[in-house]
Amino acid sequence: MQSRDKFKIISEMARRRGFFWQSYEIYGGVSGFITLGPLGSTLKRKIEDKLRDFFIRKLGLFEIETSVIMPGKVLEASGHVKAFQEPMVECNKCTRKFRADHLLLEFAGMNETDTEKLSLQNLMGEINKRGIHCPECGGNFGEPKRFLTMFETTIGPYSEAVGYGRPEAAQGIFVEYKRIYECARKKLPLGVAIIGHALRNEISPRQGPIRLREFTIMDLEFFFDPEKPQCTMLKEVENETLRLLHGKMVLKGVEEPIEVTVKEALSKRLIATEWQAFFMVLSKRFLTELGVPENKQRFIEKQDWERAHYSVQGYDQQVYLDRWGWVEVSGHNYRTDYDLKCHMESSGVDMTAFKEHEQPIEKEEVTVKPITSKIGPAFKDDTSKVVKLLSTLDPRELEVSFKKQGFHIVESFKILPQHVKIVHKKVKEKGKRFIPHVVEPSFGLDRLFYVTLEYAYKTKEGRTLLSLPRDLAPVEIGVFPLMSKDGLPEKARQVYQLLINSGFKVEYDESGAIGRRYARADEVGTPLGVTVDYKTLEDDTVTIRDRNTWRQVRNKVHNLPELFHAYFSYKKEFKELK
RNA sequence: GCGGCCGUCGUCUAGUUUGGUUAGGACAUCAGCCUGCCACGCUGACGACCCGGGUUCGAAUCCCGGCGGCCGCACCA
Repeated sequence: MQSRDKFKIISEMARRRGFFWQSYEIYGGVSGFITLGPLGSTLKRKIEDKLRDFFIRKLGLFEIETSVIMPGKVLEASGHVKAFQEPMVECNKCTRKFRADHLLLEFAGMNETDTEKLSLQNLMGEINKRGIHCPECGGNFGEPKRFLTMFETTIGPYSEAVGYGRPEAAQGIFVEYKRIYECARKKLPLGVAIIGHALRNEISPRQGPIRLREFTIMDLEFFFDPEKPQCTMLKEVENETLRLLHGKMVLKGVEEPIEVTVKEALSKRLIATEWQAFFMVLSKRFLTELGVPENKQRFIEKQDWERAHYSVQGYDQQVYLDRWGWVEVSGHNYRTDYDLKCHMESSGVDMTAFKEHEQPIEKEEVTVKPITSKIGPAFKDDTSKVVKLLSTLDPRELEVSFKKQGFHIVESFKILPQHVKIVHKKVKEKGKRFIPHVVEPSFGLDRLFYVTLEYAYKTKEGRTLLSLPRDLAPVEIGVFPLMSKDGLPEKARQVYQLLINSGFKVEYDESGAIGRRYARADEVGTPLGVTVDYKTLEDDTVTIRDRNTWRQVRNKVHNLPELFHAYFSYKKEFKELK
């Protein structure tokens, strides 16, 4: 490990210039929490807005906002309460900790379905029974304990009602699905996103913005009809390539991803659903726009045992980082109908969708109607029981029995044809109900934020330069008087005000020499510098300086607002500003 | 959470071995001078021993605890 890698250099710069730092520093700091400074909060917000634009606005999807605290029920239903706690045992001799269930898997040849069913006490019992000792030192284990990695609280001060900090935003969408579906006028496919904080009480978060206990994510749940899984926008992406490491490659230890078109990936079933492939392409494009070259990105498939409890196929989008190598920035999971089904079962609320058949299907419906005036006298006290039994019978079976033997026996009762009326009715089935399936792209905003900084970090002639994409730069324009005398500062302040009034984020700086001010601006990634010099006083022109190339062009002050708007929306390049 | 190493101005660091002046430097920041386009120069200012306890006449330095960092183990759904 190098002593001064990019993470360290960027962290130092970030602290100094106000991008991010560890929270609660005055109390010694708490790991797993960071504070975004003045520049950082703006940069992150801009990344967030770009994500919004890319995945929500342009696709016509919905965004909602839900609370961070969730009642226990929700996360019990979703399976998180179970999945987010691990049974641990500690070796009495060497104090090393192990997953109790993993020990049984590894040393006792049990399988996962067996270990999942075991309570803490049973786990202990199994470990003792099978004579498992500490694999490191051979010592005995103490009592197993549960480690819950969700933040737990009670809702209401005197209440017993357990609540958890949400470990993902997604559940907010599933629990509100019914109403959103109505807002969408019951149309599928339907995409819903949440951008917000999530909490995970990580055992040992150590990597700055890469692993936090409180972090920002975007969960996008895309609901579709599993019988109509075709992506309506596939044409737009099908010839684009993805760098994939699919499951079999990973198992073989292959490091170099294959490059396949979306079309191929789908036809070879490397990606399970079209929509998932579509979102993967979008994610690749998005990271490219944040400044990460394609060869520093890849998608790696998760193995069965690595996937979250709700996922049947998952790819992680990874970006190569200087310090940690490949790091996940987004996850793409096929959650099927898992979540809606869980919440339907647990809440009892129907969240199925209805779809019409293209042609109504004609069906003959057979029902049994008990004739109580006949059943009553025949069965006396058992009448109500018989009526009940009749309602559970298959009418067709009853009919066959009558035809064959003239009666039907249920339990000990002999039903005769005169006891019931069998009605045949032709009904048109107009459609059917189903639970939508879900593909989910999920982004870690804090990681995107760090990745953007790391890929923007450059040095030029021994100076630091953040080549942030211009639409993400927290400060857009620096305004400088060449000298802080001779009326130049006054004129520069007028230019500053003009640009501020035109809606730009501008910084005025007259401290130190001009070169130093350029250097300061470069270090925080300010794309453009406007310098007021002696010529400005004569003809009202200023120089405009490009952060990346340090080139300059000249233009009239009154042209600046329009030119800059065009520049920041990528309609003009720097050269065209003259 | 465990083990090893570590924690000094905003940043990077000297000093800790062997307790003893006003804790030194560089960069950055601010003020002034200088300066006609890329961290110029000069003068000055501001600014630190992670927190708590202990040992001692005296602790940045030694001891204990806490917090935090790095590396390894485990965890990362």
